[in-house]
Amino acid sequence: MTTKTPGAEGYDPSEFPAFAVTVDVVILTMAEGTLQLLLVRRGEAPFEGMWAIPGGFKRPPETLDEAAKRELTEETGVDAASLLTQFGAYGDPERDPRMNVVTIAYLAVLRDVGALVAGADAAAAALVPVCDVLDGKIELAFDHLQIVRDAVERVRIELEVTGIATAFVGATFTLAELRAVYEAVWGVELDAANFRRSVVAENGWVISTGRRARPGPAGGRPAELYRAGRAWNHGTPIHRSQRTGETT
Amino acid sequence: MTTKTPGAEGYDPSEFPAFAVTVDVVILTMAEGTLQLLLVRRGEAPFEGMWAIPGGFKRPPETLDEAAKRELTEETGVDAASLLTQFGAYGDPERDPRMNVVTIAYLAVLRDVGALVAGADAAAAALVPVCDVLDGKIELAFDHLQIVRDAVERVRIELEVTGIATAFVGATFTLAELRAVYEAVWGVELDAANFRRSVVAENGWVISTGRRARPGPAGGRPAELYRAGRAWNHGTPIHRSQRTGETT
DNA sequence: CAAGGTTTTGGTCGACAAGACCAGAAGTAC
DNA sequence: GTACTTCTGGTCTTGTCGACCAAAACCTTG
Repeated sequence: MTTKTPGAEGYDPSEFPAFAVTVDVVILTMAEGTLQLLLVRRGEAPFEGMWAIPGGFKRPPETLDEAAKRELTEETGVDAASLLTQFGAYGDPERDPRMNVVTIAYLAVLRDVGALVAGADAAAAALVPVCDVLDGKIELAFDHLQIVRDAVERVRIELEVTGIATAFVGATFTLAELRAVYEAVWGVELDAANFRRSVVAENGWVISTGRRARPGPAGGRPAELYRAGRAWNHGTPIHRSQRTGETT
Repeated sequence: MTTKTPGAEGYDPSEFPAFAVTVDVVILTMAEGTLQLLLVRRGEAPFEGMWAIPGGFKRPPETLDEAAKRELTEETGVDAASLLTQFGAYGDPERDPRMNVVTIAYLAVLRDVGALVAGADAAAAALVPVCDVLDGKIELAFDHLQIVRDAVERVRIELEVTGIATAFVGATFTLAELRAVYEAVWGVELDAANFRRSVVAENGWVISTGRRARPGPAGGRPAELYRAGRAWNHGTPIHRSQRTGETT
């Protein structure tokens, strides 16, 4: 920060180089069984017309977290502070052709973004599968591909150590829905019976509301409805299989 | 980043607010059986005379990682790029009384910093136990206490998922030395026999050099000397006991 | 209504990992 | 030599995790 190396060469702090500081938010949600990402279409140069993740300049009187929260609200109307986690900073000199920009990247996990996106200008915002971005099928502006890559890796870890999984589902949910989150994010298949056992065993993780969900169009036994318990940040009962391939 | 919200109010990107961007490095090492932290004494206002973690301004032509590497080299003479990991950004408006400063924090894990510190100006740099800082016995400038807290939490996680433990010890080491790293960072006691089994079982984690270490002053059977294997980033065979208290 | 399909829920079993504990090996100090 | 320390290897118990099977509850179709 602002410490000066005792014997450093003359780099005068009063003549510090000026940077623009921005905040970018990777907004993830579950839709159609896959992990999806909210993108906006750029309306100005550079990278005009390309897809990008939403973001904007940090303003002097606000903290980084506040800036991220403001951007999220502006973009989606959602006011969800607890779901915002900072996961990286990006400051390559060439990342913005116009000037020196350092960006702080945040991860937001939401549910029901689909409706919000449909309500906004459809040409300017869209929900796309994350795999299409990671595979390069959809190109992003700036270094946003790298930012999205890091965000996905982060959410995989968060899923293992925090209770972020409930952020993907509704206020009440079936265990099948919750399991689908783990399966989509980690790209694995989990045994429904074992999953249930692990989750229910951990006391306070999920709380059974007496009610039952309506079965899907294919029928089947109706599932119990649960809501998130209080212990969602004491670690997860569900863990990635250790011998599952390298994430790289 | 530099995306503008489609319908946002008039915040002109060409008149972006200027920030100073700095890079701070939390340098950790093992000494005297405990986790220690490198601090420097500030020679100028604000917080003149107080302890702080080393850092400095990012320069326009370099990346954040390069800036952190440069600061680390300037401070310790060590050139160890692989051990530098970014773990957070801090941008509270009040964190620096002079101006708007956003800092990117890095974690560096080293061995043998003691000699380097002794060689440098002893009044300007010192190695102190991390617990003294966390307990508030040693006060730090700016929001550096929070940064150190986050760094320690980060190294605890890194220890579990990466092979960062070897960064604390020398090129060759005994399993007792390696075990001491886990014990000091996690604040637990591990059974020597079980630790050995877990580490050796994972193929390629540690490689036995034929040699043996010289026993300590108290005597005892000389330990085998190992060196780090190639598989240090595929995950760790050593894990924190799940039932061990909350880290908070 | 009966039959078949689908989904959830609960049970059992075996493999494996982790920790507690003990005993032997290999050195130093006296 | 004896005492002490430290490392190394063994056994045993416990608990977790995953695979697999069976029953329950609901739908749709004949």
